[in-house]
Amino acid sequence: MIRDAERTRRRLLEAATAEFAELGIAGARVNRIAEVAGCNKAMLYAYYGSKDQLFDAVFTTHVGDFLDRVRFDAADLPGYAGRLFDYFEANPAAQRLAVWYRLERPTSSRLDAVVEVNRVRLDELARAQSDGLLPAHYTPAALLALVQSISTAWSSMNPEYDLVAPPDVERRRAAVVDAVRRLTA
Amino acid sequence: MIRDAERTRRRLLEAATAEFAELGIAGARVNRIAEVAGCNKAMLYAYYGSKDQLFDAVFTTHVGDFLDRVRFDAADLPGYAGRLFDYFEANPAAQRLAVWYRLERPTSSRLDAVVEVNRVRLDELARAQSDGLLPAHYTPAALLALVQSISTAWSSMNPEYDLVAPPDVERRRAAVVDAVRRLTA
DNA sequence: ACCTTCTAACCGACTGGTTGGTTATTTCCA
DNA sequence: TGGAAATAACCAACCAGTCGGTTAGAAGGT
Repeated sequence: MIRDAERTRRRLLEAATAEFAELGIAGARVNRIAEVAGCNKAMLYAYYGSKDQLFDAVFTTHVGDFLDRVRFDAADLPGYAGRLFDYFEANPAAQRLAVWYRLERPTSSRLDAVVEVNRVRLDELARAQSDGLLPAHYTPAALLALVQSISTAWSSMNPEYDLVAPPDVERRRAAVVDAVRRLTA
Repeated sequence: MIRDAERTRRRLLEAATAEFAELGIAGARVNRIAEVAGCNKAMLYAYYGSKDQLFDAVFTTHVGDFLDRVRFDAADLPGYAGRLFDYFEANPAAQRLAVWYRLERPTSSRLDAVVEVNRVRLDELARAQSDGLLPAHYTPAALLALVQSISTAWSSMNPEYDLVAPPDVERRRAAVVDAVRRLTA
């Protein structure tokens, strides 16, 4: 096997993504991550420092990927909701990572990038409202929370839900887009 | 200290609720639970069998409490959304437990009580629709998911959100109720 | 083309401490 | 006095993290 530091780094990150998405920080096992990545555990510590820092590397990578791929448009919130729905439908691991992050890293220093994105989006929503592109019966903060939660409505349902209401992705997507359209009509 | 099996059981359940709500199943420590409950770890195993079974006891207890306290009304979904919002605002631990359950117990046997409640509510929504008490542009399954996610919109936001949009409980509650009203108008 | 030197990449084996879970024994009340 | 309640002490397995040492392969001189 030829030596390739970048490849080893990447394989560790991929293995860690799968492990953390499935089991969270407390449930993840560094031995398993190294084993799946096909390298020694010591490399994990050489490249990422600690289990927690490895999680942070995984998470910030996925935040970046999310911001690159899902365009925000304050003037077309139903469209944004649809893209959000599609992204999490295609990347269930990304959503699980976000939830683990919320549950298991409450006191950690917040990600400046996320704070900044929130701020920019609230500004865009306020501008769209004053430009008349968006009704003003909700505050920008409320709009952001509502759109985000509606877009992820089904993936945050209890696991028993699917037994009673079998999944129908297209119908769900339509309901999400339509709900946001009604709220911004 | 007088001996009281029921009291010990209860204190263990209370300590376990706090521990599991904060740290999840994998992060919880049985030693700490026993210590906080003020009793020996062996009592935990005598009464609840294992760490996982203790979590199940905690969770089913909270599901029962939730169903007792938050009345469902298919003909008044905005009212239900308000009560849901209030409940989780007053019991943040309950919501965290529900999220841990979803993340950490994916393959476990589903709770029959929850499956049954889902079924009953979908039936009630369908009946309210055919009785003309509720518009029919969303399926009962969509309504359930939308109302549930809107009611918990703020508590499922990323932790960075509050830095940019400082909490205002009354305003948030009003937005939740209003959003559900708009969707069911 | 060949040998030497140097370094980053890599690994097996280990450690101190912690984990969920058990058992032998004692304490207390009906 | 018998049985339930409670405990201290214990255990094997596992955990995150470390360390001394090995090796592939690039660099550089001749």
